[in-house]
Amino acid sequence: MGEPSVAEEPDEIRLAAWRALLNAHAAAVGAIERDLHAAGALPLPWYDVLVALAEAGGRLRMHELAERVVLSRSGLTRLVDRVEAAGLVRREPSPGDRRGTVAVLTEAGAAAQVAAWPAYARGIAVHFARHLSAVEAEAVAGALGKVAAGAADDA
Amino acid sequence: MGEPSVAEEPDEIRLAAWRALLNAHAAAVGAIERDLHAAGALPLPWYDVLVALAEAGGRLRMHELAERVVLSRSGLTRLVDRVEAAGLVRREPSPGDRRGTVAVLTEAGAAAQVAAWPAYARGIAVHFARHLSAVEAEAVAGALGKVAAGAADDA
DNA sequence: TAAGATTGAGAGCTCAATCTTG
DNA sequence: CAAGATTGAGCTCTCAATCTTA
Repeated sequence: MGEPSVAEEPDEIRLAAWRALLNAHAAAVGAIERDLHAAGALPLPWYDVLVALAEAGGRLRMHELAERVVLSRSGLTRLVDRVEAAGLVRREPSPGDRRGTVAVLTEAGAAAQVAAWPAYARGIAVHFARHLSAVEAEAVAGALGKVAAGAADDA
Repeated sequence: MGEPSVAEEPDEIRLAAWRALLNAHAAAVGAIERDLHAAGALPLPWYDVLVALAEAGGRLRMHELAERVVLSRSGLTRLVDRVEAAGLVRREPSPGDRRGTVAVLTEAGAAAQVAAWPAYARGIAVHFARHLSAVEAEAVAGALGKVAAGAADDA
């Protein structure tokens, strides 16, 4: 016996949930990205950066942005490079800690975020939300929220 | 009015479900891939190919494999290139349709798939299944199953 | 010695074009 | 002309190493 261990192998229903997660994510994200690309809209990762900054009041240190955007630290550096080159974000030295950098949303960036939302919202509605009842949506949000929170722990 | 149209904008609870899906997927898949990489195991996409073939009885045409593996058609060509170079899969001309190619699981491939499962199962258990009750797992499987099926339709 | 961020190198993915066969 | 599969080019991601400051 020993530790409060985890079952080595997931049971059938949890395995079905795992497979459904992989399939639904691939199908929905893929379809939305194709739609956005075809419409010449901002790529999803760019939008993700802009929203995270907007929700944080317009400025965030790089490593905090990395957490919210769900990308690796090094991946974020380059993603912000591109978004910055497009003028939607600006980098500033972090006051008080000379190691740090803060990403700041520019006016153009805030405008781009607002302008991009409708197309993105439509994609979510068509490729995801449409298939869920309110009860199902609530169940998914609750259950997967715990998964995300749990994974953040062991990090 | 007109078409049986879809709401332009998802409501709050469905939007929360969407965000939870993105976060849970990124967290769980990322953690599992890091574990597998650290253990020197097969990458997830390779495993995905081997399982799909095993479940189909060992052989599948390229475009059928592409559907199950949840990767783009062109992405699959190269993925199979790599797995084939490792000797886990072999390509054969498709009998009856000279345009086609079938991917065939080799003995080494079948063995690799069996050997890889425990590590992968443990990752699913630790980073995903552990956080879900049986009821929650069933709800997630049902709801996201519909999303995946729906997206497959409009494709 | 650790934390914040960037960089270099290599691998993988996506789109669009191409080639072959139906 | 459509379907099956591959290829070429460009872009993005990841890991590991590096540099600077705490």
